[in-house]
Amino acid sequence: MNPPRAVARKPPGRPRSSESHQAILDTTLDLLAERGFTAMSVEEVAARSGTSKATIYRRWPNKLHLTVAAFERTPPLSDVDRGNVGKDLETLVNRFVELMASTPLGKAFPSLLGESAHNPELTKLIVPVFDARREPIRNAIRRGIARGELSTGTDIEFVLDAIMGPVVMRFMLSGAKPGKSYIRKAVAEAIRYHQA
Amino acid sequence: MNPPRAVARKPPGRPRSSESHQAILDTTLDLLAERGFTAMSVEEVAARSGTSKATIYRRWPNKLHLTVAAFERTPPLSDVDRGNVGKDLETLVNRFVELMASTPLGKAFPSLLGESAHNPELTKLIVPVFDARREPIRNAIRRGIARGELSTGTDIEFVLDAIMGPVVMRFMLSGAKPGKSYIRKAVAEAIRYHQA
Amino acid sequence: MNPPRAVARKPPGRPRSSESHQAILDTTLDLLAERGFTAMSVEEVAARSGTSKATIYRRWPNKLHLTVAAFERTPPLSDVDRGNVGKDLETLVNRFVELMASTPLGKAFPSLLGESAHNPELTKLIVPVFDARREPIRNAIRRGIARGELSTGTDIEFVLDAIMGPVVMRFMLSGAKPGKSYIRKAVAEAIRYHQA
Amino acid sequence: MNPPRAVARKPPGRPRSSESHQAILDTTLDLLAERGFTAMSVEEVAARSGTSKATIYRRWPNKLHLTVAAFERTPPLSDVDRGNVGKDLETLVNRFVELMASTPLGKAFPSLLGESAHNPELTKLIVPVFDARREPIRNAIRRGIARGELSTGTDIEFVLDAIMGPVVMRFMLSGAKPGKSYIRKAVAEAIRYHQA
DNA sequence: CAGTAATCGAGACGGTACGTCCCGTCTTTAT
DNA sequence: ATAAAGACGGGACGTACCGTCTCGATTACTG
Repeated sequence: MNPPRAVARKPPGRPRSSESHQAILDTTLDLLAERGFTAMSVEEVAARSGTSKATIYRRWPNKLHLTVAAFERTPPLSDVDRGNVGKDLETLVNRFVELMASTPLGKAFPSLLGESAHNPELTKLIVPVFDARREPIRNAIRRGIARGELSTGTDIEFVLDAIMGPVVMRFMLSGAKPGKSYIRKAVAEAIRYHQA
Repeated sequence: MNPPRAVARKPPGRPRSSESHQAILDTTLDLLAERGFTAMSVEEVAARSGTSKATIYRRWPNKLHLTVAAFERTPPLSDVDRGNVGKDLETLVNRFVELMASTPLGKAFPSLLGESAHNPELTKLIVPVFDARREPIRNAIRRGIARGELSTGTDIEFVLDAIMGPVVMRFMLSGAKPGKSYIRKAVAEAIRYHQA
Repeated sequence: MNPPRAVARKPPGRPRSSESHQAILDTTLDLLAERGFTAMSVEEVAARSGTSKATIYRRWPNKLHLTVAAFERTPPLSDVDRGNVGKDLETLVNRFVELMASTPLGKAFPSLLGESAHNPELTKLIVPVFDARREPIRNAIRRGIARGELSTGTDIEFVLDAIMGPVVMRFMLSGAKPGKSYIRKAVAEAIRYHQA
Repeated sequence: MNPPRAVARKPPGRPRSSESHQAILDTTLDLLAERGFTAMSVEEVAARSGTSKATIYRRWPNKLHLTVAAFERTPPLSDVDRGNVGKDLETLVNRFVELMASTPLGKAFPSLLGESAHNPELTKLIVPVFDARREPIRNAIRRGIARGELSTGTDIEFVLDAIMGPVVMRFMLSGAKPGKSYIRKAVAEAIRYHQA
């Protein structure tokens, strides 16, 4: 009749402050966008968030992990389903681009990607985070197949790359968000061949 | 009575050593690939190239410019023309990917791209360098149009993005070079719609 | 109708653990001797004594007071009276030196003295503690005067300094205990002039 | 006809700045006296001396060595020879005490002595420095023997201890300089037994 | 014998200094 | 004038403690 023994009991000691936690991550994301990974300093994160270096380093082993954790908090895309693959994808990609341009994500992502080229550990951390952000687009493609708009044999990952590759590349190289017509074209091109 | 003014007069004093120049850039590229922009230090470049910091800073104003200068030395693609757009593009992209994987370019490029997100000055420096490396691909598309393999209205830049976007993105996210079949698919997809 | 006011009423709540108290002070003295005041950490005292920082700071306001409290627990000299000033003093000083060499006192004392040079508060705390440890020597001198071995006008404090000064100084500078012959000489010299 | 090859040629590179060197040591000694070893910070030394932490740590491996180096710069006693051991010693000890009280030496010395109790390496560094400061007193004793004021068999080191022990001990325990009459007594007592 | 209250251990908190490393500049002698 | 060598001021890194605080759990006494 005892309640099922919880898998993880509350650990002893003073619990970590979630206010500090939030403040640190928010500040990190802001500074990351403002200055980039290299120019951002953990010292400034501590000062600006009203916490301390000790509190930061208790949670994350170094600047890189802190940055990834902050990056994870960037808002995700929500699913869009208006019954038409093309329209849905276009809307999603526009929103994604908007997100990149208007939140720290746009500047933080290239910074992290650059670091990850020499740091397999970081790659492992960052890829799932980025991948999760593309999930709603993947879903839209899946629904397109389910509805019969796209052929059954459609390679979902490839279509995803065909849409996101050009868009992200252009964003990263120019620093500016690709226009709506560019996005429309990218989506159209990517799905045209697979349309039933 | 003076000799006719030369277009470029030889400056007085000891001339700059071109051996040092080469050694510095080679070492920079190696270290950039080994460690990435952030972890690479100018001090180590000087030590490993057998030169000195003063010699480096006399030539380039800072670490960033040094890095870009080194990056510029990565070998370019040479044109490929076997009379078939698809084959040519496939060959070129395979060579490009091979270059990324086997030279420092593959690791240096994401590093620089990451820095450039917060540094417009770097963006201006790096974009033409990267763009030049895609020129042979652009040429192949142009020849395809000239030969009538692709329609006259083909948007060259867009086709370029459609091919390179997925390939580069995949390379940067995974760190591994995309397979030949992936490249074949990417090229096929990018040009299919424009084929006459 | 209240019960007669007790001199010290027992306070409510859980009483302080005297085991912890002892363990903390013992550990402090050990660590003080092992590492010195600066290198010793309250955190380690807590860990090694099986208590916690809160328990320590509830009893002593800071590291300095804790240290002094621990220092106070060093064993005192006991009086020696065999009827001969010279013999008594020699015995006492030998025991004192033995105490310095074999207990944490020898290493803790210089540490505290060093801190006290810049901390008048600590000086006030530490001087009586050290002074108390010299009391049996003072007593032996007093008895010498009472017995007529030393002249009536003997300046007790000065004789004390004349014996202890060289011995302690030598101990502190060398880190090793002065030999028995050195001590014999110091005692002889200090009292010779005052002998009746 | 070449000049004899110097044992140590001038090393390559920019020579270390002696201005910085001086400024660092002066500032260290000031801060050491003001705050003591523990409370003094290398960061503040750098700031106040107008130099940088790097410049300090290039010269000394850590705070302790820096402190000892600063300590070495305390002014030495100069010899005093007016033809009378007693008078000479009295003058010297008075000057020594004056030096302790009016320069950082008085507060720096206990601090270092305290640290050295747990640090044999520091002991080795500090003992010769302190010993050198007692050399003029040793000289005065030697001259007293030479002049026949003190007996030939006088143990110089012991007389030195008998004078300095009480004086230094009293200074360190009280923090105040011993009075002139105390010094006169200490000197008289120390040499009386050895007077010819 | 339940309620109250101060203790306990654990460990997080903001803060400060440590010693290290690198940046971009400067100063020296040698070519 | 350039080269190698290496010191310079500046500033961030990640670590270690200080003295304070906040938890849940314990241990007495009080009503």
